[in-house]
Amino acid sequence: MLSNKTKYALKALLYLAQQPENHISKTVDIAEGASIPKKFLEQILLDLKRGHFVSSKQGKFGGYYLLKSKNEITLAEIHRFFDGAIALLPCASLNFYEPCSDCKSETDCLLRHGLIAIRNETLKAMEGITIASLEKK
Amino acid sequence: MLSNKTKYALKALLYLAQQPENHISKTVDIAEGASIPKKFLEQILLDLKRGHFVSSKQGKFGGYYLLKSKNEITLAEIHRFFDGAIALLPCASLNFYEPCSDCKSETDCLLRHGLIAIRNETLKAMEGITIASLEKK
DNA sequence: TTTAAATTCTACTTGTTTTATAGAATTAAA
DNA sequence: TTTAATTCTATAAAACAAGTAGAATTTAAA
Repeated sequence: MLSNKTKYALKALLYLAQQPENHISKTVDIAEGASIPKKFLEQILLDLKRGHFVSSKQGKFGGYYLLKSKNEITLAEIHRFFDGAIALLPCASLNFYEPCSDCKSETDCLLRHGLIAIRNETLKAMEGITIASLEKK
Repeated sequence: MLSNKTKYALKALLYLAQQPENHISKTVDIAEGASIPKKFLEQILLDLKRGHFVSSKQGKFGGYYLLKSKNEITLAEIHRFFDGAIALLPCASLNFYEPCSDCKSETDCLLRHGLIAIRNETLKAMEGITIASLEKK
């Protein structure tokens, strides 16, 4: 399951994607437009900025705007950025690999192979979904 | 990601599946054989019993054994039983549906359609994996 | 230079979930 | 009656999620 943080991030990115070209959105407008608690959204936008998904202009008449193209921001990326691994266990993860502490032998692990298969399927699906593709539906 | 509880449940089921026909396994043997903390495993086995995945014999020489066929226990089922929804948000879930409290209109929600697509793919993959299929690899 | 309005930063709080552990009660075989 | 197993109920510690608070900084414009 997605955390609220990830859900809000996606909603905020969708909101930004739907603004006119070169428009700068104030946090309060995103919060109201996408129904996100404002102070929580502040943190999320800062995270998205550190992740180079959005950029901001400070001071009066400042706000946020998309930095990456909405065609290039995938659900897989946002999930990994906020919620971490897409795989069901760290030992089956590409980007967040960690061995299980209770695993006697990873190569003999009966669970891991199945989980890798699932990760492959889920990842393929999640990489196919972008902010732009969500917008068109 | 799977909780430890779900991971341990799967390991315990795999352990039981690999025992000879009609064999009864003591909790302590499952715990040692599958590297699961014994007291935690007790709870998990009770849960699995309540879910009719395993059954038990009480008293001396008692223990646990598979109730459902290992061909019929899927990863999807175990995930739902312990960790709940397979979908990324409750609004995209079949078995754990709930509307989002912050959603203005579910039919207009841009996020939901994409998440349903992902749930469908993940679910298909998870229903294809059984305890028996894990064993053979 | 001052003011207004925005982002940014740091810390804190609160509640929930996870991951167990402890110990007594119950059950059944020998 | 003893032994060895499951079963039940309660508790606890740690991590994580989901925000909240408030001050500092930045920028535009009057």
